[in-house]
Amino acid sequence: MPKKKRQQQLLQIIEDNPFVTDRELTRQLKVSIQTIRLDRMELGIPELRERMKQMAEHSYDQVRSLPVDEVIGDIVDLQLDKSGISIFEIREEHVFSRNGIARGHYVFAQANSLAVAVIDAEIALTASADIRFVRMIRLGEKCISKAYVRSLAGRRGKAEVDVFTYVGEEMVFQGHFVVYRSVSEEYSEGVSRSADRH
Amino acid sequence: MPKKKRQQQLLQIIEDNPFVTDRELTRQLKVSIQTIRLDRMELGIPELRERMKQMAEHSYDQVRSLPVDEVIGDIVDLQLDKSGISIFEIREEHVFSRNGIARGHYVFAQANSLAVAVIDAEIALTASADIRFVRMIRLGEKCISKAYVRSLAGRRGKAEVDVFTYVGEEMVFQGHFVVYRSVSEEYSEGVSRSADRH
DNA sequence: TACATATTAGTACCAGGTTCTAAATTTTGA
DNA sequence: TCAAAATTTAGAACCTGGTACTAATATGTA
Repeated sequence: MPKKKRQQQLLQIIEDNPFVTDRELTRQLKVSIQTIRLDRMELGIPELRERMKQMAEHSYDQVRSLPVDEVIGDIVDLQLDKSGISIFEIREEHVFSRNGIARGHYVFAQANSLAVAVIDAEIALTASADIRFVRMIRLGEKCISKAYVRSLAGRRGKAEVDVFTYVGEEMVFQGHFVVYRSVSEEYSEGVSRSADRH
Repeated sequence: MPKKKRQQQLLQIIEDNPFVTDRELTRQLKVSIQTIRLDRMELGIPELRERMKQMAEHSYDQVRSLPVDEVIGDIVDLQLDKSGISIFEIREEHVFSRNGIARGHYVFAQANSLAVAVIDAEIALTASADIRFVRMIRLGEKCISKAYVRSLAGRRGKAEVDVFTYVGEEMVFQGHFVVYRSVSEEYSEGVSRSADRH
């Protein structure tokens, strides 16, 4: 078997089982352990322990950053009860591996998070939404959402927010959200239960 | 410092930094490395490498189950172009840690996934949706979504699907979805681009 | 004081490597 | 066809972050 092909196989084996030792690789590829190690060197694949360490650190980072993740997208501009802008880049974890197209609920989540953030209230909850996926969004595209508060019914009650999401000049998503604003006391009662807290 | 207190501290240190070595622990706790190791023994804390391995395996399991996760919820019944039922249990990772209430986009995703799955077509894409969060959903609740196909415009074009999500007898979410059904050729053209692939 | 508990020290050993030198084998180019 | 180059294999020394075990030395405490 040529060197290139072996290295491709090695890459594949490690990809679908990163917990494999060099010793196990020698058995699968029928070459010496030194060859395995030279191959790993050339391919820039770290040793088993380093791979596990990186995975552990990665997952630890994710766990740590989860609370931050409660709002999808970075809010870069916010004028309470008026408008807001958030940026969200479509990464690997947001797309279908099959075709690299963004999962709808991430696009929805960015808009939803922004619609709620823009409302100046102790508690804001999405009550309903009317949304449209104008075109599909691909891996790596940077989504810029702009929210505009259209109406406010007093200090409590319904607020209406329109959100438009763009990739460059192109609009890719639009949504009309009805958001309840309330103070904590109302929280366990009728009205504010009809909602989705953010 | 008494032994018990030291062991409590050791537990704490490792909890908020699982990547600490025994050597680093000796510096922080001012005892010999043997004492650290005896303490770890008594507390049942594995060595650094074992801790990292466990974290890596845990996160890998999660990554592995991601493709399955492309459809949110388990589809338990499906009559193509007619109706479908899916079950989705709200777990830790689906709620806001702050208050244990399900994030809206998971609830949306279950309904969306089902609405698309119920359509008998090579490619089905959500074009738009009109949704309502009837009441908030809490950690541990089991969401049962029922989808009904309301109209079908020929073998291609729009289909309308209504989805109702229940927790027990209570309706918690409802949505009206417009889904495009198409074959691959149309995929890169006008109509089918206005959508969100599932 | 004697006994128990806790702590420290030290040695041998392990997995799963890296790093380095060197030999053997295979491939390739002229 | 034959030598140079590339590839593969072998082996020894060393590394980290430990475990396992024995033994000596505090430190209480009854």
